[in-house]
Amino acid sequence: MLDRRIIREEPQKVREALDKRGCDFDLDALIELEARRRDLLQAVEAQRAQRNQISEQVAQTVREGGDAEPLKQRSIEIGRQLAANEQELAEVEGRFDQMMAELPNIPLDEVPVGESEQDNVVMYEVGEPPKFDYTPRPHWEIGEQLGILDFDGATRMAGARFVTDVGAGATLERALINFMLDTHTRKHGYTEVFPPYLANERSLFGTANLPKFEDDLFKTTDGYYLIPTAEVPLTNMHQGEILEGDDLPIYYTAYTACFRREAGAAGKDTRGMVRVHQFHKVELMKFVKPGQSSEELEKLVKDAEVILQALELPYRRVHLCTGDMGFQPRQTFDLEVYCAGMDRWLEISSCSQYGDFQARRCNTRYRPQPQAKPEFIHTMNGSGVAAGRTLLAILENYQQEGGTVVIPEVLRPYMGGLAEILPRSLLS
RNA sequence: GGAGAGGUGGCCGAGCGGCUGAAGGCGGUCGCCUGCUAAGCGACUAUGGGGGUAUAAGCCUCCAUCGAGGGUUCGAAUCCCUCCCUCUCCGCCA
Repeated sequence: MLDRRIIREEPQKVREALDKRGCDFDLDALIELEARRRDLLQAVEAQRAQRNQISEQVAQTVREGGDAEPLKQRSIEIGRQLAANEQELAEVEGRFDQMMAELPNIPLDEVPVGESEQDNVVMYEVGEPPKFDYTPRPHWEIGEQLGILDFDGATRMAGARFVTDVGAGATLERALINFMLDTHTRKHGYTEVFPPYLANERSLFGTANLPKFEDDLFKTTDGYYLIPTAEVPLTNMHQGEILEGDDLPIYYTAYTACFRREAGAAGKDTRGMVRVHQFHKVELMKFVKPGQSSEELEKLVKDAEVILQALELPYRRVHLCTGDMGFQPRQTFDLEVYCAGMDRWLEISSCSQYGDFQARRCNTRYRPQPQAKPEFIHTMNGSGVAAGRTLLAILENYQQEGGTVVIPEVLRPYMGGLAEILPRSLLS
């Protein structure tokens, strides 16, 4: 959510941002609503002031034993007009708030301007795609043959777009999660959090998943939402709080399952575990002072990169353009891992800074100095990284011609020393 | 699921129809006192929004806010209704 003042004071800034995003939004209607809101507010406040004054006179008259009846009648009359104005104000305000809630963030100046994915800027590549003497196979073939990914079983248990890790596959994903959490907590200074997987409406509003993206979410019959990412609980950790400047920056990391309906993705990535309704991810999240945002985001991206480097997975870093960026961020960097079997770059981490866009919605503030006025903090987050897609990338890049998969060195201690996943047939 | 208690400023806590945006305390800021520290004394110390004034800091003024929403009333922190949350006890349970 942007500061509503910007609508009145710098509408051209908003218009420019919307243009850059290629976003269809009726800014003029919003500006008009804002003006109407202010007019009504002034009228309502003047009438309230008048009524308050009369009420005081009533009290005084009654105390002195006089007849307050005429005053009361006037007050009732004012109240009638007031009620009409108040009703219209509430309507206007409601529509205004709704539009504000659906107004996207303003991209930073350094974000490349573009229309689509095609215009994203690849900043650099790290590592070499592995070479094979044969045509490398996709992860679903490898996983099923090794008996470590069970798509059919998951379909029976739940439905389409689910996957189940079995045996060494389950251990591998658990190892990845532990390795990532250990790295971020012990080496990068993050505090580990194990949050609820359900969140209330308010929290999803805070991260701006609601009201605009309700279709992407699973909702329970009790009105809870399944979290689409740990960003939701983590960003709301300090909802409504005023933090002390000395406590910032705060770094959190969390492993959670993530649930997404993938409503708009029919027919896309239907093979394998690229796009599933439940996946597992280690998230990085920071609360920082306004001036620290870009610098801290840079460190956060590097913290995520460390994981891919340690696993020796080839990846590249992409600066998302204005047209491909999400609704909430003002800047996003994606990390894409190369997957030999599918021969494609796959998003494995998305790191975004939001400025005060989310903090405003969550009402999370801090005091720059002990007695100073509270200001909105800045938030940012990124995957550090998605465990399911990392597993997939390991299967595709570490596959051997005989159908086995070598375990990256750093994971072996987490897998009881296992160095290679063999087919079940070879185990027995 | 059943029964009860409660949600008031940065924190604790009073208030239970008008003089209460809110006593008192803690914490904090400034000043006085003081060889230093402590103690003592005094002043100030909620948030959001509108309007005016000012180059700005600020100042003046109005409105709203005592968990949220609605109602009663000339007037609500205070009375009524609905909802949310917290706590205690009982039941159930990984």
